[in-house]
Amino acid sequence: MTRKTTIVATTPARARKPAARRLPAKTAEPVAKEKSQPRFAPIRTKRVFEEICEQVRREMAAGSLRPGDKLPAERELAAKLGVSRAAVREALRSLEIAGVVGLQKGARGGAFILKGDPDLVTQSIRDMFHLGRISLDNLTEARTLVMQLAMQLACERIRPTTVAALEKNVDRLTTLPPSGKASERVAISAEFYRLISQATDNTVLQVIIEALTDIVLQQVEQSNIEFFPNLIAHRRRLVEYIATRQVDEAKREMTEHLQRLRRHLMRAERTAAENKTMRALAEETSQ
Amino acid sequence: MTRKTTIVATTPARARKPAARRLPAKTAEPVAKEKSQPRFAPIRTKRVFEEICEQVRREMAAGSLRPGDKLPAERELAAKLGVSRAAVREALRSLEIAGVVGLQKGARGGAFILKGDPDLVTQSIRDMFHLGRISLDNLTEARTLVMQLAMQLACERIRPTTVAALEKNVDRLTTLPPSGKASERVAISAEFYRLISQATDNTVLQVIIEALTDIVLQQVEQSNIEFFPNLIAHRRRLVEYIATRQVDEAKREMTEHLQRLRRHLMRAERTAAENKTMRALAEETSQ
DNA sequence: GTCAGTCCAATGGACAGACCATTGATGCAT
DNA sequence: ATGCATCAATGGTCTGTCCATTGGACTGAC
Repeated sequence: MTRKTTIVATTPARARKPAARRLPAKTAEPVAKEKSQPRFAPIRTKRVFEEICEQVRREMAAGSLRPGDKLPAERELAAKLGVSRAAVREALRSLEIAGVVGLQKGARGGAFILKGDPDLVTQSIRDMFHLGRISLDNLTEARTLVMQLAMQLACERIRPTTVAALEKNVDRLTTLPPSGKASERVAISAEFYRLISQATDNTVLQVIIEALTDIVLQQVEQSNIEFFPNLIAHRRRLVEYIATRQVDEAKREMTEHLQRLRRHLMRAERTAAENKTMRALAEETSQ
Repeated sequence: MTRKTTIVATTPARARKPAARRLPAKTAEPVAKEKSQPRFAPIRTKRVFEEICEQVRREMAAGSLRPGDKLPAERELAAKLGVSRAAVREALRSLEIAGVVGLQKGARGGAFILKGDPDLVTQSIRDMFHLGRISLDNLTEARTLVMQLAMQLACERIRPTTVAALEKNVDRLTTLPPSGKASERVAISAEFYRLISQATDNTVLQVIIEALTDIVLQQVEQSNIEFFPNLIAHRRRLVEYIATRQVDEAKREMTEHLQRLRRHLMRAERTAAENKTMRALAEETSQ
């Protein structure tokens, strides 16, 4: 096992200088109390696991840790770094949540470097949305705008196989019973936008589009929005415009649709808020 | 303290049914080549801390946990959920990394619900970039395109105070000695783009722009790129265009600049790769 | 009464040691 | 060879302990 990618490199003990502290005493560096200094440093005592994460990320950015590599075992890592296993576990947990490493049990198990997880962007934006930092209005607007970029690139870079996949996707929509579950329609739509994002041939845009689409479609699913009767016609036109590389028409078609959806969602949000207020009032009077 | 927001969890023993939920399995890479069986078990035994995270997120999405609320203390939570404190800690660590909760020490400390953390999007994309899932070419292209959107909105929505801030920012750039540290120039540039992103009045675009800008500027800083002699003139023109709401000129000015930067960075990446190859060859011959 | 200082309990941060379940390799018996 | 039992490595979890920090309660001097 080519163990050259250990966190601190060099096998025995961590004779390296950089992180040569933190071993005997936990007090770290109580630098405070310097009254005479005009410039107060933001002391910010770093937690142990954060430092471990940084080391991993450093080696990652430097290229010495690459996808597929395996980190030392938890116990070994803890010994090398001179920290407890719990601290190592919290660091690994953090990296795992970040999609940087994957943990596997059993013999020959361990922490393996992954390639990152696009879903994390989605999750982060979704959290901000649910916690009220991002408004539905901003979200749908951004999606409309970004999809304009996507149409631009897609028209330039679309390939026949992707066109075929798009057409097949629209066909699937037609075979769906109009009274079918919303979740199925939403899944097909998600696939549709995913195909378009892939056509842009730009992974960054793909990630962004997937995030915004996922969140918006989740709202669509929850808002009991009615099935757009002309959705299929819209999709067919869109695919046609892309296939024939009519950029302006494609942009316009997409924008009109997304703006219509945006208005629908905003209306649904308003009525939902009203219902909530109603319920709150009813609850109040009942007390 | 109105402790109504407890994590649910009927008192002891987590005899809860083993999950049931969990969408079509996520990471789930450990699945091996099941050739014969079309669909079988994506079961993936859930870990304790994951269930705790889900409970918190559920209450969050349902609105019963809102920013500012405080979760029970670690020990209390552990007792209520019938798990060890270590498991609770890992769950809180996970949520903290996700920017959902913040931990505070001391009396009256605890885990507080936050509003989400925009930096997480940056971190996720940065990880994917460093791990090779995103190319520098894609990154710079996406940034160029997204900034076009930003110029559009900024020209429509810019306010006098922001114009003033932008002008002040450019002034700061002029007062910087040309031989100054790259990190300072980069910091000022980051502020410049941050101001523009704020002018769009769309938090989603703000988050995206901040992420892409941070990552690209970090590359600029590391690539020892020379100071663009006409950078200041470019910035002044840009601010002027925005202030006078000349959308097309603003877009063009921004795009030209970013494309120039893009070519610079791509060149730097190539030479860096060559150097790396050279070093590798030298190392090889030395053995 | 007010203010300063002290003390204390609550809380997160970290550590140590242990046990269990899973997993893949190893070796033995067939 | 093949199949099965065993074993060691590893992550997952638990229990228990100690420390540093923090804010409030308490105390005492003025």
